[in-house]
Amino acid sequence: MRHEKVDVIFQAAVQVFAESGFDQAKMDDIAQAAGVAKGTIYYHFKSKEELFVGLMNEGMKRLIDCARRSIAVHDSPAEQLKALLHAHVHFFIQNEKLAKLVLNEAFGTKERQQQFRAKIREYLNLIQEILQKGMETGEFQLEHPQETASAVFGAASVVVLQKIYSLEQYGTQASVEAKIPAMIDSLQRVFFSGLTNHKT
Amino acid sequence: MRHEKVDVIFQAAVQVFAESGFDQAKMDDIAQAAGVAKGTIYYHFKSKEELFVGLMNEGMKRLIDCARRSIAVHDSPAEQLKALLHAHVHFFIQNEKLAKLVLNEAFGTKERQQQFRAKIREYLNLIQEILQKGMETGEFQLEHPQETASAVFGAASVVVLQKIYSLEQYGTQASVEAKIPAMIDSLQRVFFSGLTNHKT
Amino acid sequence: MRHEKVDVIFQAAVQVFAESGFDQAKMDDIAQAAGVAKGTIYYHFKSKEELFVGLMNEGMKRLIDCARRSIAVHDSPAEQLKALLHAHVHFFIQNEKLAKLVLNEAFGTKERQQQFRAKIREYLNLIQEILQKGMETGEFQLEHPQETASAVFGAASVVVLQKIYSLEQYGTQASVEAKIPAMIDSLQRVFFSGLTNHKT
Amino acid sequence: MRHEKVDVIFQAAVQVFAESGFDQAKMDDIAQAAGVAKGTIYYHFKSKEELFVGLMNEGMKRLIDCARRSIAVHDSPAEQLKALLHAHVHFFIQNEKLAKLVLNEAFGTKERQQQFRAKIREYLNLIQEILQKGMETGEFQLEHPQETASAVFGAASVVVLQKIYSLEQYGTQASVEAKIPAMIDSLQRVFFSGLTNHKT
DNA sequence: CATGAATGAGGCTTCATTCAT
DNA sequence: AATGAATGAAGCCTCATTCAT
Repeated sequence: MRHEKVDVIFQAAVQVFAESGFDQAKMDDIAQAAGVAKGTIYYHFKSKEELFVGLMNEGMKRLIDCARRSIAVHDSPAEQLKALLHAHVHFFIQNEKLAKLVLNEAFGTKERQQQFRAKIREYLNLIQEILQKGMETGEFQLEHPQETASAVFGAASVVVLQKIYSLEQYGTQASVEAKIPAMIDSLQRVFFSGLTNHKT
Repeated sequence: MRHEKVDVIFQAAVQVFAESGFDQAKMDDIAQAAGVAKGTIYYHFKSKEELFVGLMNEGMKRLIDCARRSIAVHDSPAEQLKALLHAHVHFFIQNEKLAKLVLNEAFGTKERQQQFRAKIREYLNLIQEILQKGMETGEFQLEHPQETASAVFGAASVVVLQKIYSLEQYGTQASVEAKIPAMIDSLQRVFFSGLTNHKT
Repeated sequence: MRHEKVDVIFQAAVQVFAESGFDQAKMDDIAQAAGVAKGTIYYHFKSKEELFVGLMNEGMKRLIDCARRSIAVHDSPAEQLKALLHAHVHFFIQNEKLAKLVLNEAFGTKERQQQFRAKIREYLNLIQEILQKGMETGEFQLEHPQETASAVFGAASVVVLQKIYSLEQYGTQASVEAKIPAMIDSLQRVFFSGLTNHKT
Repeated sequence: MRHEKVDVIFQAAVQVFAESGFDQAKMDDIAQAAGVAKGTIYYHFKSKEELFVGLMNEGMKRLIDCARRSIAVHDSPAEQLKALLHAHVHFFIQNEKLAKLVLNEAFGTKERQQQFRAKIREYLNLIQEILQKGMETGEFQLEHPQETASAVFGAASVVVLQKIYSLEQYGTQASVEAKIPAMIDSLQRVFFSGLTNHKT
């Protein structure tokens, strides 16, 4: 079992990194949030960078595991994609801080950001595999699985984040949870039926 | 010319901000890239923050104008959405630096980031209007135009950015331009037909 | 006749120097207050330092002239000291900004401050001469004219300044002018009768 | 010892602030004078301003305590005023740096300077109380205790400071200490007997 | 004479990291 | 294992001064 303090620090670090971004996040704040001395962080992590990378690896691993589990219980690619969208939305909402990190800290040129994107690519591959299997079985009609996987990931992520920030801004007490059905519905409609009216 | 230096600084700032992110970007680097003294930047902009905000306002304004123009030449919402996706992809590729800023610097809690999102919301509203008009004309089948607008924006943005970083990483000389058709095609397929095979 | 702009700049500079102190005073502020461009100041004065020195010379010259004039109309040293106290209080109130400069900017180790004190010493000498003449005529009873001159200057200056700042702080509309009699009376009583009750 | 460094920094700061004034004083110089790294100062004090305020609070507290002690051993207001003048001169000479700060940095409009004057007012109140008690007992003849308190403070402070700078300027090795009797005598004569010859 | 855009040296402050306890 | 005082490199910003117009 990992050392108890490591977890405490992890918890605190996600909070602080998500609130302030990597650069603005201060080791002091993380230490205070974790209730440990600053030195203690350096006893367990070589540097701020390493702490961040550890954090993000852990988080992305959990996202990918979560996605895998939700996929595993279905056979058809269509059902799997549906389940993945469902899982993605729920995970991003239950792990709001991590979700913010994904959009905030994954698209730069720094080493840690490239590592972040490497993890994201793992996740994208997962999506891509579903799409490709669907192409093979004839369930899906598409020609560019890689680009489409990005579209799925981008759409699902931005829908949730945009909603979170939207509610935060208006200071409404309305919980994001109440909006889950609308978000999932929108995403599933888009990716399954498209927007145009096929009945005509 | 009155604002000769201001433009030079703007150009340099986009480069540096996009390469390093707001926090890592050094005013020294921007000055050097612009070929002016550091003080000159402060003669024209009150602070790093203001320079950034001016930059992103200008950039988002251009994106929104570009989108508006591409929409204006079409009547049906379906054609307009198609044109918007097309314009978005082209704009993000031609303004790669700004595109990176959107995903890097727009989703935090800082004041400047909220201003950034306010501008993005303007753009989202543009998309949402198209969707709503389509709902009224019966061309579009959807229930949550706001969420769906986020999905459109997220999908289109991430598809392009992911492609850009992907090519950068492998150091291939393959130009992003060559991938434009695949990206646009993927997006249009998703949002128009959806992924599932309706022929069945 | 001196150039018109020089006076305008002088006026503005006293204000700004008095409000902010030499170091915090910005040439920009002086220029704006004077309604001229910054370059114009440098056309007339070699540097901030020189502007300050010119200013203070001019101001101290006026104080000394004012004191001399008030002394000239009296013959006895006692009457002269009385007149000088009177003149000092009035001058400090009518030239509040200069008065502030005296206490703010005259007691440091910088070159300009030593020049300032040299001017003040001129003024102190004037006081000292009165005291010495009084010693000779037997009107005054004192042994250390130099130290006593400092006491006169210090008492008179601080009484006025302390009053000015006192009224400023409480934001009262009460004019300093209304307090002139009390201030002059206090000073004259101290230096003429002392505080102890001689009637006993 | 817990606050070892804080004291060292305090000592160094008084020196540097007194020599250069608040604005010209460089944190680098204070750090060097204290023999600590610049960061160490900021570990203990939030800013240059706070360091200064802490310093002057401490200094004025010591001056006021010193005055109180010298007063406490006497009963009659006259004896008390005499003792206070004596104590003031000695304190200003033994704490020359602080004395310079009083005249250099207490009479501006900045927040820190107003705090400084608030402390000075505490001291002035002490003087004023003596004067008022003397008025009640009939020992003192005066009508404006507040203005007179300013006169006492101003006279005593300027007498000492003027002497210090005077000796510094002529580079004489003559110690200020040798002039103490002359200064105290002048002040006591002024405030007790006044300057005019009452024998006539 | 007057202007004001441009400069760049210099200062305050921050904060990741270290290390003696 | 844990602490937190100390460090110093690095960055943002200010502003007196210059100079081409």
